[in-house]
Amino acid sequence: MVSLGHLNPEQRDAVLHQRGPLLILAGAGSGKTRVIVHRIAYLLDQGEAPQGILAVSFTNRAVREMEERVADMIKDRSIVKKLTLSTFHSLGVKILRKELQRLGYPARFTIYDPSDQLALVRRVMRENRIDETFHNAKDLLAAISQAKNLFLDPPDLNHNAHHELYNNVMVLKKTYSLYEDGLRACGAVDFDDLIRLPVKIFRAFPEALHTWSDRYRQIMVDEYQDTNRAQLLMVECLASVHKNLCVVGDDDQSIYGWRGSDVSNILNFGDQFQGTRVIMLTQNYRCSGHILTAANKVIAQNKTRYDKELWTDANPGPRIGLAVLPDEEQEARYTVEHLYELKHNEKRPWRDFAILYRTNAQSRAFEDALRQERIPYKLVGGQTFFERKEVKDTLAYLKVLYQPSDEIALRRIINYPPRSIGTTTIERLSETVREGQYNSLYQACEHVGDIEGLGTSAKNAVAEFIGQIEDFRSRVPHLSLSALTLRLLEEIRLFPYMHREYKNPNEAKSRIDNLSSLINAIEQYEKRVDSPSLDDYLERITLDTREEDDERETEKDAITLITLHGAKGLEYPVVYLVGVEDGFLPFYRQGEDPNVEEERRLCYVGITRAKQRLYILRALERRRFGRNLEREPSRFLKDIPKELTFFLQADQQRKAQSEEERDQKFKSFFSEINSLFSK
DNA sequence: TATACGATTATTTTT
DNA sequence: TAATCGTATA
Repeated sequence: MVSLGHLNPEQRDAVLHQRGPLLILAGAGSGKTRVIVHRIAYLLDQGEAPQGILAVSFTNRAVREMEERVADMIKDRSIVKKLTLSTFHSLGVKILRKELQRLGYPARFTIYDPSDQLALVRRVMRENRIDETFHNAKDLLAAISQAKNLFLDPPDLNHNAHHELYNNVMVLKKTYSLYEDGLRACGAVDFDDLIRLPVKIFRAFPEALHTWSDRYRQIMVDEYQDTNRAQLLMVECLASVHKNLCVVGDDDQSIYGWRGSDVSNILNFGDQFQGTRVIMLTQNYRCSGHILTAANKVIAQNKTRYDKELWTDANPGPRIGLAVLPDEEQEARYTVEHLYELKHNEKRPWRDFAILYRTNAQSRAFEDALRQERIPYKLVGGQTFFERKEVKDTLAYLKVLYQPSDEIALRRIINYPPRSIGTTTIERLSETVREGQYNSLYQACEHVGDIEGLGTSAKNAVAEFIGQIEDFRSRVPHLSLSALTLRLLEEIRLFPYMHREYKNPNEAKSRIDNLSSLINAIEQYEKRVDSPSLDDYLERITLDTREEDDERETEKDAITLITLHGAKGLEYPVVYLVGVEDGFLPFYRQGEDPNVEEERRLCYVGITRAKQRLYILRALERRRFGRNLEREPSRFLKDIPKELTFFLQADQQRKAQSEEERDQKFKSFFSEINSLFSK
């Protein structure tokens, strides 16, 4: 039996709610995961079948946490395994693996990450004479992504309604539809499709809709404030039979507006789902009093929000420390010094500390300072392992083995390492595809002998390449994934080429090291998973960037460097909020208006990550593109009442004093010892 | 076709 | 500043 004794009355109400739509407004640190987990356990207690329970969140991390905590409560592993606890995107994959063929896609599909997407946009633009000097591929891709999130197809776009997406709607329409054709031809879907295509299938095929929506009798959605239109539609579809939809979120923590998430989903939930019950969780169990008060004061300035205020019966705790440093380097050094001292004074492990910033670029100065002091840190986000060139190249080979029609991957490797297949050859081959002679670039390569206008040496090079790939394709079923990858790298002689390619031998070495880590990671994956396979692995690494290369890394005691966005849902005893300057927080660039309310929510998220101690730092000057920029304090700082804060730098002087005192004590201690010995 | 160098341009946040 | 891109040259 699940015990509900240690839940507060609101939490208990939320857990006990059984049928119909439920909106849980869960403030920061109000125990929302706890409610979800208890609710799952309670539903199981009430006899709900585990297969009928679906809980969706945004990040893999949140899903893992849910899994672990559910597993702690429900001892029976076989039951836990039958639950569907998933991110939106992996749920999308799960649906598409079963249903995508209905839309005329091949049975196999790969998932394009943003860099693959951009490569594809660039290619279709080039092939269709859309001038890249007038139309920026990144902007177009962003607009396409927004359109997909809004569940709009190319024909739905019109100048009047969708001008904000992109200034030239005709060009957007054209590029979007070419991009779609391109994806289809490659046998690929992008991240946004993982949400959008299931909805399209549900709308076009009622029997598919029925299968999936009948399956999930109880649905829970975490971080509902971050859902976009397509996600709302997906949830609506899945809940359409049983209508037991429980969403949990906090409008004050909606920070993904730029990615199409729509706060009105949570603000209007009650209107969209008839008979909604609303429960507010306002008791905060995370932050000490001063920190929570500061957070409340900051967020209260926002106009569009549910009026609510978090409270706590925790002690006020220490006040919030403020510091102003001359530049980013000193900001970093000061932070590290302060942190080091605090660790020793309070005997804290490194993992108690986190440094939070607005942009990934800011991490650099802190990394340098931490490395200098040999303090272990872990950098969350930024360029991940799997985004590194050499890793992407290797994975592109694997992708081609799995899905030869993946033209983006094929183009990436067809002449890497160089094997005398130049642009002219590739363009000639690709022309035959556009003329309709072949279905894919790979197929054209296979028939290279029949193609006119190519020299014999080019033909031989292509034929030899195809021979190699086909050879490996035939070996896929017989070799383990890691062995296959290793053999492949040897066969194409990548390492010797890299030694030549990178003049700096250290760079070559570190890149080759990365590839050996990749092999390691694959081996670990093979050990960890029940039935490892090429397609499953490719799916995991695109969907879960935290599929670590070395698991021991994640276990070690280290401080965390993380963006404010990345930190949502996390908490740390000691938080340093750095770069709290206008331009970073709120973020804006010259000539652009900041989205002040969303940026304020981000600031709120930052403050509420801190459990015991919070420090807010800023610099007066910052180097940007090689020139110095004067920085003003964040406008959000003035909303934090003075009496909750103190200046750290006064502390610095005291510290100098106390060091002197310590020196004195040490000396007298020493002389005592000496005198003992001399006796 | 490969390479090397100068020019150019980008820095928000992420599944 | 640093990384990426495009062009010139061998």
